[in-house]
Amino acid sequence: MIDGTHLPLIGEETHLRADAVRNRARLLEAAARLAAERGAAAITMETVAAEAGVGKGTVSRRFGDRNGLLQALLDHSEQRFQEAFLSGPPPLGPEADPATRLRAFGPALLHHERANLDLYLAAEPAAERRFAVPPRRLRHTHVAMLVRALLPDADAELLAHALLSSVEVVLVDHLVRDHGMPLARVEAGWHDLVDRLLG
Amino acid sequence: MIDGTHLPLIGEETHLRADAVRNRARLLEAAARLAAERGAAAITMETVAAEAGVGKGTVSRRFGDRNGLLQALLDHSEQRFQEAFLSGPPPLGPEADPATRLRAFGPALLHHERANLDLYLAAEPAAERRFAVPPRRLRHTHVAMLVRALLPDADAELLAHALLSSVEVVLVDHLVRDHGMPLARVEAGWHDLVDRLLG
DNA sequence: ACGATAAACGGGACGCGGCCCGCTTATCTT
DNA sequence: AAGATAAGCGGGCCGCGTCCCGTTTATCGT
Repeated sequence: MIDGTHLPLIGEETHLRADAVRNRARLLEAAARLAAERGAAAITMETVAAEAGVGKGTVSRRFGDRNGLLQALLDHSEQRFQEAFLSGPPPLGPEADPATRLRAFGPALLHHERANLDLYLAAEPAAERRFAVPPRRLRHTHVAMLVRALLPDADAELLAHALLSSVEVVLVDHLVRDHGMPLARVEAGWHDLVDRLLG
Repeated sequence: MIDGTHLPLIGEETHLRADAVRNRARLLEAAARLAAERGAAAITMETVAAEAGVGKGTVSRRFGDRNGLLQALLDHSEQRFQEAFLSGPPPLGPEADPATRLRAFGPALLHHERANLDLYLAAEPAAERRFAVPPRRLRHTHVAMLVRALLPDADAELLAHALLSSVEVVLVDHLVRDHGMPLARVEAGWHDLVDRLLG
């Protein structure tokens, strides 16, 4: 539970050989150095391997792919955040009432994300444009217009983003494919969400 | 407004030369054929170019990158969906009241997305794992637990996804970076969303 | 009609990510 | 201690996306 093994990541096998753990540490150190000096975008399989003095194959085997490496890098910060909301002090931790914890969780997550922003963004290349694309903008404008008409005192822009995010393609596909959730339940979820917001 | 020019996509210049428009059409046709026969994943710059009988450079210049090509492919279906909620019949179109339109919008978007699922997924490689990663699962479990305690009759799983999606890294970064939105407003948006849901 | 000009074309070059296989080396057993 | 065994290692290989530049060709003014 001390070093990055609190939850099994992909490719995190147990019983690593001594040279393997040594190389793993070297790779993480090299990647962190690269991220600090030249930004997380500078983290490439080849560069990290060279910086750590090992072969590319070693990176691939240990972390699976570039994403696995980035997630391993995020692990320390992630773990602290997890402890904060799982067993930390109020308002995040279990001593506060659920409503307080839920209210506090969002900002806490936001700050955690911004503290590791470049790493998160490096893990999702080409995600920058996801929202800038015309169809997306149009949908958002439309939903925001409806929200504005229905809830004049709400932050329609944000609420529209929240609504649209809840039926995001990748999310819904994950629910349907990986969890066997019927599409009808997702539709019902949308109706439920809208109805609760409209009071 | 007739063919793919209803909204300016990246690289959609006006006054294309005759051979350029011809090659553009050939490329889209080739890409559609490839997607139909071998799945959207088979759409590679090289293959599409070869199938259309042009050079790779032509694809790159016309559509910018692979994503641009995929979005151009989505354009037809996208346009029909847009017309449906902008000027179509109720409950989506402007003749219905806002609440009805908003309720209907989600399922409509869901069906549009599923009709073009492979294209959407091809545009976001490695997005499959976004939700399968341990930290994500843990956050979701936590939020769902809180939601379940606060709203026993709600679909806590879905509501938790909706809440988490509203503070997604990429979304927030887009708001902050591209729209200059202060982080404090995003935090206030979370509180507002939670409060509205809790009634 | 024809020449000037800019737009478009082709495909090679480059860098990166992921994979694989022949060699090396830590570990375990007796 | 030494050999057997499997885990680990290295770096070459391939496919893909993107960029670039020398060449071709449509377009437009005269």
